[in-house]
This record gives sequence, C-alpha cells and structure tokens, in this order.
Amino acid sequence: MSGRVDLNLLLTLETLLNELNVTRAATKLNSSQPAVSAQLVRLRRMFNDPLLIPGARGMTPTPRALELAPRLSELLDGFRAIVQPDTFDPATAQGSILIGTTDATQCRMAKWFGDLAAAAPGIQIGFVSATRLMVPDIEHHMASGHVDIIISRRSAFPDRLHVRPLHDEHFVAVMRWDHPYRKKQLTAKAFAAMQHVIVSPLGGEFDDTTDEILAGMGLSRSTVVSVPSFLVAERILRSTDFVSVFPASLARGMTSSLKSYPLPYAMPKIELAMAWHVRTNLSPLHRWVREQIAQLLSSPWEEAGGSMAQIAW
DNA sequence: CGTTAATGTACGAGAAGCGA
DNA sequence: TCGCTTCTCGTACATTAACG
Repeated sequence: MSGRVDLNLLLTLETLLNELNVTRAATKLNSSQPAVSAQLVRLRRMFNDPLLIPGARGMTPTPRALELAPRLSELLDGFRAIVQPDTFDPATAQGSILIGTTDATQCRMAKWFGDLAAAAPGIQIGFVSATRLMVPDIEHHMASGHVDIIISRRSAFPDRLHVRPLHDEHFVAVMRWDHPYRKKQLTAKAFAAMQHVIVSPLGGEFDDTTDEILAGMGLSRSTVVSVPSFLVAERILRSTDFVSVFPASLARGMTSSLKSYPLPYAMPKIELAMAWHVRTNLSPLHRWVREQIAQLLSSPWEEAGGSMAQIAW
C-alpha cells in the first residue's frame, strides 16, 4: 500500500461491502458503475487483496474484506463525527432503526412510541423477527444492516459487539385469572402436574430451562404447545387451564387477564442487555435511540402503577 | 480519474429432443 | 403423456477499452 490513502476509496469500499454489488454501490455513491469498478481495482491494489470476488449475482467478500468491514465502519463513523459535529436534533433527525428482540420486550417498549413520535417524528423503529437472528453469525447481520440493535440475554452476544446491560429479568408462572388452581402458593408438584405452554422465541422447542430444573427435582411436565410469541401464549392461557412461564415484567402488564405465582423452583435470572455493532457505535441517531431504550428498559419495574405489592401473588 | 460503449461471464426461463 | 436433459436466448453484472 502506498503512503497516501484516498479516503474516498475507503468510502467506496464501505459501500461495496454493504451492498456486495458494484452497480448498487455506484447508485448509492452517485457514481457510475464502471467508475466504482475502477475504484475497486485501485482498492485491490491498495490492500493487495481481491476484496470482493465477482459472482453471477453480485460479489462475495474475501476474509480480508470481512475483517476490514467493521474496522472501516468505525473509522469512517469517526470521520463523519468530526465533519458533522454534535448537531443531532431528534426533532429534525431522519432515519430508521431495526431492533431484534422478543415480543415481550416489544410490549414493554409500547408506551415509548407515543413519546418518540412527538419528540422525533422523522425516526422510524422496526422490529426484526427473531428467526432472522437464528443464524449463528449475529455479527454479520448487524454489520450488513439487517438489524441495528439486539435486546436479549447478555450471554447471547459475541465479544466483538458493544453491549450495555439493561436489567435482570425474573420469571413467574402465569395462568388465567379464574384458573381453578386457587391456592395461595404454587407448589412444584402442582406446577408440574399442569399442562404447559412454552414460549420459544426461535420456535419449535419443547424443552427449556424449566424442564431441566424439574428433572433435577424428580419431576416432569406435559407441554401441550410451543409458540414463538408471549402474546399468543397469553391468548391460549386465557381460554385454557394451561400454565406458562413469563418474564415478570411482562406478566405485570397482563394482570387483567393473567394471575402470577412465584416459580416454585429456583429459576436463574436473565441478564437482559442491548447490543450493537461498531458500524453504528458513533452514529448520533443510533446513540440517541440507544439511550432512550436504555432509560426505558433499565428498570424491570418501570410500568406505570407502582410497586411489586400490586402483583397478584 | 471520470464517462460511454463494448465485451465477457454466469444464471434462469422456456423450448426442443429423447426415452420410459 | 410425463419427466429429464440439453440448448438457446434474455438478463444482470463486472471488467476492459477508448477517450476527454
């Protein structure tokens, strides 16, 4: 590589790595496709690597290109922050943020959107299906812009992502309000004897931590249905004598239809956290949205209405 | 270092051929 | 008639050449 670096070439490389297509990259860069192709030739000379291998439909990044991508984004974001100093104003900001999380967390964020629309009318929030995050390479999905923020258990995040802890999530047993089980405390034996709804955000799982713990106690349970959504589980619970395990913070918002019991076994808490990629780390828009989310979700008991004493147990 | 035009490569859809 | 294979053609996209 020569001593002089053309920053415009790096911008082209960043766009090429995002688009994996010279024609689309050229459109985004307001340039012509042959011009971008020529820039790619110069980039290949600069890095002494093919960077992007042409295929029948678009380009495939080399390992060197994949290694460069996050570092390049961070570097260029730094330059953008210098060129466009801290002028972020939510009232005039434009942009969209894609968030991957469970519907339980989506529900907990629901009350935020009214405030968001008033304070930042140009910002759109989209939720990404959990199935899109199943692929092992979460980092790649974040690098390519398929998702900007993931809210999940902290242990799920690769080391290279930026992570901000939110709160510790506890779990409760939930059943319909007029469920025939009326004792004050739920015993492990009674819990295991009931029919269960499992919420498996990725879908299709019939065993989870609860089954492992019950097995350790010499108990087993009967799971009738596994659904990917807490809202669907709640609808099922309302019309059956089934029981399920919900995040306590979600169950608190469903007290009109469901009653909650402390779990009759020691369920480990989940450390809920928010993760993002270096690509968006320095973006003022993303930083502002992340701060809003952190404020919203940093406490497990932020729902209006008061204290734990009001919970139905 | 940009543009336009020409060229090369690969894929997909549809037609044609062929055997069971 | 059906299913499979092969061929042709259109399309999409990257690269190269020529020129300013």
